[in-house]
Parts: sequence; structure tokens; C-alpha cells
Amino acid sequence: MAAQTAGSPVRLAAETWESLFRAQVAVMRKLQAAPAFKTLPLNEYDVLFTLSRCPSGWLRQNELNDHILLSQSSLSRLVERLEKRGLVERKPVPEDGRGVQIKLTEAGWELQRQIGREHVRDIVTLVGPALTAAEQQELLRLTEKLRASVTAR
Amino acid sequence: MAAQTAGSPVRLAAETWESLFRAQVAVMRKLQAAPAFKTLPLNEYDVLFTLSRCPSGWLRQNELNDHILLSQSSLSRLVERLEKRGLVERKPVPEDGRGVQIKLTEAGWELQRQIGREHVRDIVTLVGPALTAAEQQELLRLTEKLRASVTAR
DNA sequence: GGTCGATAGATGCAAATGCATGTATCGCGG
DNA sequence: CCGCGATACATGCATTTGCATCTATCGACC
Repeated sequence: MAAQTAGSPVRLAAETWESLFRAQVAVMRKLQAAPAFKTLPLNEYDVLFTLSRCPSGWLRQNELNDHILLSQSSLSRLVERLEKRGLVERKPVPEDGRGVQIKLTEAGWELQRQIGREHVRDIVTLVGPALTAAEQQELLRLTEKLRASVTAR
Repeated sequence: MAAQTAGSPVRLAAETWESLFRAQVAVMRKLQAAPAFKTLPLNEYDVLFTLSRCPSGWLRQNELNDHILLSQSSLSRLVERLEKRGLVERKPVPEDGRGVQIKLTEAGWELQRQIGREHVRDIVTLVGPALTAAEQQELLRLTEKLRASVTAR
């Protein structure tokens, strides 16, 4: 008999992931087209955003790397670019001589807020009409659960 | 009063999208690390996969472009690489002199199936334990609804 | 049939990316 | 305290990417 029928767990997991991935592509494609991202690529904005959410202000580069789909070397150079533009500040970690910690400058905060406002508007106009509030809640819960599980291992 | 309180629709949509995006990053990071993708980058595999799902066998390049997070020019060169490796075949569209249609070669089918098997296994081991079957069903439904809504406009 | 804006795809070129590797530090076992 | 594998980050280099632009075709309108 067939090892994988239409309703099998294998197929379900595969289709779920593909659907999630395609939805992400579709939304991302629209979001990237926003005029704000001509100034600052979305990857770089994402770093500013992540830093803006960090309570202590400082974040280590390897921690940043977990949030972002970039190789270690690419992130290193991305941060270098941000530093050259005066958007972030780098400093060696006192208690770990190998590490580097990063913080937003005032200009970095400013630009993050500016782009962020427009970005959020775009998100709302895309996601808002697509799903009810309850559905968004549920999607938020499920993706958070998925992320937590995947990160754990 | 505050325009956006903690439970506002704006915040909900923004957090939902971020959660979806981060989940995608976390899963994708693991999937990309699979040994199969040393042979063929995931982007290129994705093209083979999309072609393998196409009923007629042939798919136009601009249709491919909708499924993939790449610029038109990058996709053009990606397909060129696949053609050079003998994984796909290109042919002008008869009824549209500007268009190109693409089809898997036998070698392309073979490689897609080979990588696909391993890829599906990886997906199952990541997504399977993270969510119940019912949750996966629901996640599939919600992401499909989101994608459809976003693509429509 | 001719004109013109829109669309499909290719290409030059500068920028970004990943891989492999290099350097420095860390932390653990002896 | 020494040695050694592991970790954090940087860098050389080849590949990939996107932007701007080019060519060719399409479709609509006169």
C-alpha cells in the first residue's frame, strides 16, 4: 500500500510548511516594494528593528544572527555598513573578548521609527483585510509555537 | 488618547506578521542546512519543485517569478544556470513572442525527487512535533487564506 | 496599418552574499 | 597553568543579486 496517502501526517506537515512559506513570499514581496526600502534594504531595517526591541539597548552580533536569515559573514558586513552610515554603534563585549555588541545611535532610532511607521501601515493593509482578528490571534499563536519548537532543538 | 493601544488591530496585525516571519526564518534556517542544499541551493530547488507541480509541465518564467522571492533578472539568470546544468529546458512561447517557457528535463525530475524526499523528511521532523495535526490544518488554512488575499490585490 | 504605452525577458555593472579560512578568545580537562 | 577543541567575529574571493536599461513583442486605439 501507499506509504503516504493524501491525509497522511507527512503530507500535512509538508503542505503546511509550503503554505506558510508561500504566504511569507507573497506578503514579503509586497512589503519590500514600499518606497521606504529604497533608502534602507529590508534586511538592514530588520536589524534596526530588532535592536529597537532590545531592552538593554545592546545586542550581541551572534544573537542578532539568530533572528535574521543571513550567514554570519554577511551579517558582519551588514552591521559594518550600518555603522558606516552612523545608524549603529559597535563596542567590544567587556566579559567576552571575542564578542561585539551593537546599539542603535540616535540617527538609527530615528530612521527605524520613521520607516517602521510606514512599514506597519503596509502590514496592516495587507494582513488586516485578509484575516479576522480571531484568525490573526490564532495565526500568531501557531507561528509562535512553531518558532519556539524549532528554535528549541 | 493613544491611537494604538496594546490590543489594537494595528498592533495585532503587526505582531502576527512578525511572528509568521520569524517562524519562517527559524524553519528555513534549519532546512537550508540540509546536506542536499550544498549541491543545489534552495532557491534553485524551489524552481524545480514548482515546475514538478505544474500539470502541463511547461511554466512561463513570469509565473515562476510570482512564487519566488527573487527579482526578474535574478530569476532569469537562475534559470540560465539550471539550463546549463541540464536540469531544465527552455523554449519560446508560441503564442507570445516575448515569453519563455520552462520544463524539467529527466535529470531535473530525478534531482527534484531525490532532494525532495530528504527535504520532506526534514520538514516533518521540524513541523511534525511542533504542532498537532489539527493545528497544522489550521495553520495551513490561515496561511493559504492570507496568501490568497495578498495575491489578489 | 501605424503609433504608443505596457509587458517579457536579457544584460552591464555595482553591491551583497556565502564559503572557506584566518585571528583571537574562551573554557575545560589534565 | 597548559594545551586544545569550540566559539565569535573578520576577511579574501568567487558567485549571486538587484537596479537600471536595452530589445523585442504585445495589445489597444486611432
